[in-house]
Amino acid sequence: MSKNLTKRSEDYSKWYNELVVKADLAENSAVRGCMVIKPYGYAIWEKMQAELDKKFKETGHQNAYFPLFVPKSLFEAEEKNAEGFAKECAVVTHYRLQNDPDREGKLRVDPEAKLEEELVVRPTSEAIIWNTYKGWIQSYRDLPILVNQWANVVRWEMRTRLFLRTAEFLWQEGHTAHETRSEAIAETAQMNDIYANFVENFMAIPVVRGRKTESERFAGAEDTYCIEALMQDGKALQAGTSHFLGQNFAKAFDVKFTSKEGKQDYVWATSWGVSTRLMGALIMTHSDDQGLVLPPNLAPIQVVIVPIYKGEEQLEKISGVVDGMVKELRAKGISVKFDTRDTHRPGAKFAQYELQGVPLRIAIGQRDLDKGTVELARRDTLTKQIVAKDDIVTTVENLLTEIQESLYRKALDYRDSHITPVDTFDEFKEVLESKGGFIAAHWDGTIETEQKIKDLTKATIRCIPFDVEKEEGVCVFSGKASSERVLFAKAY
RNA sequence: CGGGGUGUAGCGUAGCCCGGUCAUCGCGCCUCGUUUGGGACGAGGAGGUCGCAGGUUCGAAUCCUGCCACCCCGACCA
Repeated sequence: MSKNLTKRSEDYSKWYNELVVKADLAENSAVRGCMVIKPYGYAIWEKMQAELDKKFKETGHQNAYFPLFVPKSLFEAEEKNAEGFAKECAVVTHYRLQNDPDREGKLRVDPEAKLEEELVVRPTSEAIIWNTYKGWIQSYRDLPILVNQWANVVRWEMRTRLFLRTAEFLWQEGHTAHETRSEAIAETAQMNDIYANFVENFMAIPVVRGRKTESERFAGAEDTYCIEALMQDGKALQAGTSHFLGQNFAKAFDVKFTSKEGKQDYVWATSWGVSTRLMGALIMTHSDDQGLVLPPNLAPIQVVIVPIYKGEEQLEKISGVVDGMVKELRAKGISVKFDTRDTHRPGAKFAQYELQGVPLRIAIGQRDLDKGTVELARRDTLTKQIVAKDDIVTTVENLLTEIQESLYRKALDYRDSHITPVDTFDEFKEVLESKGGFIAAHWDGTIETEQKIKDLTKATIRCIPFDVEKEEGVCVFSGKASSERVLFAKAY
């Protein structure tokens, strides 16, 4: 395992790969860059799902499911309106296999089984969903439609990166239809806030809330709100987006409704999503050289108990004490694992649970039995303390809360100390190279300037923060007037 | 799709330049024993189409040709 957890996602994934996610497909397969989410990793995803899903429901949304396959023609309608979306998709052209007459024991695609119309494996579901909504919406009484889908999508990216840009990934995509422009904008903002609160409070990852520039926007969106996080290596990661789609999709798919006044109008739309990419953010924000560090809210195992014993008899005595402890902790809703395996020694277990990022570890042996204590170690600080057995439940509860807060504070301190205001382009390049992080700079608001800066430095405008204060200045590149600073960074 | 690199056991690797007891070492795995408060130790053992296909040669992991895959950089990224 890497002893020096370095600064790039490849290095994080290289060893984390062993633990949670592994890209592992058949030899000679054309499919690359997919991931296998192991049970431990999936448990983290499930926790994220559960929390987000709760928030969606609380704000009146419902879940639904739409088909994986989308007839190619449905994309054509969309393309007319929102030109320039990526066309890297998996496409189904045939529907049957047969034994290969030329090669014993091999299969081939039946050349007779060609589809009339190709099916696109969804890279996102706008096309199929809006085509469906068309049939659901006639009147203002049918609005709003507030639907979310948990699904997998496939994008045939030329280059994949574990966690951050896999060929297939899991996500949720919300697609809503509204009567008015302002209602849709409010929805867009609401969902962006839900994401921000979730990522900050549950994942302990601070984010900047803002909007994207025109060139970074979702094709077909009128406005894209986003949350941007900063990784330990100084690169930015888009953690979630919420789009105000205006009437673009309604026009592309001809989704009209009759208003109270009896007039025909196109619906106003939003879409919003977060994906398993968030797990990449989790790793790259909190991990250290010993492995993962999980915030207690997301840890599949919050407390692990490791017995230290010689012989069955000692283990039984320890179990006698631990069983009660486990019951009490579980009664408080804390997830506990008592690792009684005799195939691994305590040291190996300590290392394993550190690698897995378990927030708290309790060790208990003969010494503790004699004194009525346990040894309690926290993952984030790697510190240990001796605690009286009777105080353990309270101590654990308090520590879990504290670790959650402490992880957030630490990440926030790092993030805030890596937002650097600059006023000249030389300084811009200097900070970008030596320090990284976000650069707060004035920008003249043109696509041309943004593009030139990107060409010269690889830095892009991550977002125009909502909470930025108005400040007269001049563009760091063109010298033209600007009224607020935007955040530049190199991004994943 | 351009530029560079790599492919040897589950993982990481040596060997390739100069063809011939070279298939090396570590981790992991299995058995037995001793161990158990930070990744145990000893002894024994299993495991390999050297990416694939051709070619050169008495002989190929090693040289040649073609193919495939992966990694990095770029392009790309709803």
